[in-house]
Amino acid sequence: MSIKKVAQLAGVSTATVSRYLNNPEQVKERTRLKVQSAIDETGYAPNTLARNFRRGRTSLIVVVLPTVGDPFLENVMRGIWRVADEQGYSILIRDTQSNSHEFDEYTDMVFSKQADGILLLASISPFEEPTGKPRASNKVHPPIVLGLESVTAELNQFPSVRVDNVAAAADGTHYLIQLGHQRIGFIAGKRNSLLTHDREKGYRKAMRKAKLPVASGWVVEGEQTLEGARRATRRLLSHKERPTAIFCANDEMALGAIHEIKNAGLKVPEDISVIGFDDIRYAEIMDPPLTTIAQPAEEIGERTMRRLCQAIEGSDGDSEAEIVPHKLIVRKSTANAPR
Amino acid sequence: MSIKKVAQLAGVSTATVSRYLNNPEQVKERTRLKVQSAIDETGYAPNTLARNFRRGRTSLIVVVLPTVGDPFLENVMRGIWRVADEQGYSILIRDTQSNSHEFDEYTDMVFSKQADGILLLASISPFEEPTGKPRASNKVHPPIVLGLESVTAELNQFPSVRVDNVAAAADGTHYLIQLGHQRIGFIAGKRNSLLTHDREKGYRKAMRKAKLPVASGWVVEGEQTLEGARRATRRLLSHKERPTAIFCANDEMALGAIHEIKNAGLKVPEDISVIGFDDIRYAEIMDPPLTTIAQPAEEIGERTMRRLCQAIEGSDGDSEAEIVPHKLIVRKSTANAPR
DNA sequence: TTTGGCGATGCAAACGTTAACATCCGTGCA
DNA sequence: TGCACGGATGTTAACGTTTGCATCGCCAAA
Repeated sequence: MSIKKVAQLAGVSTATVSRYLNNPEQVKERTRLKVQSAIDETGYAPNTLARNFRRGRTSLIVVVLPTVGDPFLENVMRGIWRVADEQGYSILIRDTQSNSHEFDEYTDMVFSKQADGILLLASISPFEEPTGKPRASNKVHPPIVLGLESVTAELNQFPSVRVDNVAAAADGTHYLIQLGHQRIGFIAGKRNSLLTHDREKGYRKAMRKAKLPVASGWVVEGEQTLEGARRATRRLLSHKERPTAIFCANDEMALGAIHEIKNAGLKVPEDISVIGFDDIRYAEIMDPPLTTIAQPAEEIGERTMRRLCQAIEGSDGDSEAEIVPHKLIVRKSTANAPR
Repeated sequence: MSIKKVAQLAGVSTATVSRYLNNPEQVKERTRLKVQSAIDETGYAPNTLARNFRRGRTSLIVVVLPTVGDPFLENVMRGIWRVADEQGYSILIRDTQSNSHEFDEYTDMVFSKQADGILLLASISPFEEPTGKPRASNKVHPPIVLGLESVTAELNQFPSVRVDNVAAAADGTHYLIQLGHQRIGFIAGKRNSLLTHDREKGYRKAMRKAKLPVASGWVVEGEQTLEGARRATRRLLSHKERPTAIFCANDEMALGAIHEIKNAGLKVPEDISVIGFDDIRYAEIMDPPLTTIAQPAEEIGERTMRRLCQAIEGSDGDSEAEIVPHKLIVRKSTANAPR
């Protein structure tokens, strides 16, 4: 049952069994055999709980994300897992259900030793400054790495890995403008998401640069779901100056938008061009295949996880944001503006 | 830092602090205040590792699934999470990357106290019987509940929650037959998945009952991905007796199939009807919207988790399989057979 | 033969918490 | 006034592992 029984049975001390388990090369061949057979006989399995307790680490990483089942995040997770396996961490997934939670809610998981580090792939509640209790000033910064999301001033002390959302969205918008579109709408996510906020910023920037107006009502906020995008699209379609192109803050919403446009009896891209963001796997099997901006999802996952490992080991490297490249993928959901 | 410091600062014993933390009602108002202010002052956070170790439980549940990012599993997870939160469990996700692993690999996580229980939503490697080491005969059955997947004889000692895959697939096939289809193909998942195996069984059963032949080459095995389904569909389309309808073992593959059929210049459902399984959220925004068989995903998640909690608490209820109802959702990807 | 050194192993403390048991004190009742 | 009872709190062992230090024995060099 416990290491003691094994030790007793093998006629050695608990220390030796422990060493056999963790540093086999430290124990002599003859002893190794004895210990192993005692282990076999008892069916002993080391108590991870006790081990972790003793070592003061959990070997657990919390990954905070808006929702599992997001086809884009699946790819990010793949990268995370690769590194986690390699480094001996297990992954605890925390689904925020697209709500933004308090930052402390997650950091506490580290302070209370529920996890060794945090990978934040979701947006968090904005700090409300004048809170009653002091913001845990007596605690050091826990190991946290931010991925995907853009970052508020409060958080930029942590390492982060992401694409340049502003530039990427500007690229996408610019592409639409090149196609001759002048009335371009934007479907944003909820306001609390910095990520979609940055993409909106990029969209506005490109419009401004091209000296195109952004009519009020062209930027609509939707929940980041198919249904949310459909509602948003309906609003856009009934606008008195209906856009000829729609930029969606992510592919999920783009799929919803296309569906709704077709439902309204319009054609994509002949009547309205649609462009998404993320390049999820469903993008290319859509009808029409979705033009979108790809992020190197797996790479982002891998890099965030690597930096987290560094942060945990205390090798507090630079906390500069790592920017990875995005890429416009042109498919069939965009075309020249109708005349 | 530790409970001792807090106790010292508050002028009470560690036991009192512990009681305050776990059963506040046991400690007098006056003491409570003292303790709380000591906690505030020190910024103390209970060490979960130590607590779990002492209590002998991890408060962790492993959910084993083929892949995160599966839109269907997302709904199942939602149900799981609801119960987990309610019962104070955290969820450790284990992604098998669609490989089937050894059963022991998971049960060991319980024996080594990495988790309190296991929710198995993926298929596992078939037992190879004559293994060298005795199959842990000295260990009791760990708390495991099976969800979604059909179950081998070796595993039916564990509780499980699922739809009747055979009957459901038979229903779907029957519906196609009713529409006048006689040549019906079936795209299965990999052979190691019992789930798709059962669905195939249901398909064959319905065909047999209708006295329709299943030509060799009408049942094709694909990886359970869009690309896998596309390959499988190509094989089906080039069959000398091309099916007029295709039953896909899940929606993901059905989406791939529809895409490939359209690529080949054929129309869904005019030339070929397609039916899926699961009713993922993308099913209804497909073009055409996908006819499919819905499973009560969230309910399945909730029920599996509840049974797991029971199993952990040792109230070893009946280990009968719970069968939840499926439902045929008719959309536009199916139509009368072409004449 | 003695001695120094080293590899292998044993001993025992420590990690932070909980909980069984002991103790203390006040209150109500006989 | 004494006693019993119960609520509040204290004392302490225990959970299973790791690890610093001590010990033991063996071999090589002097």
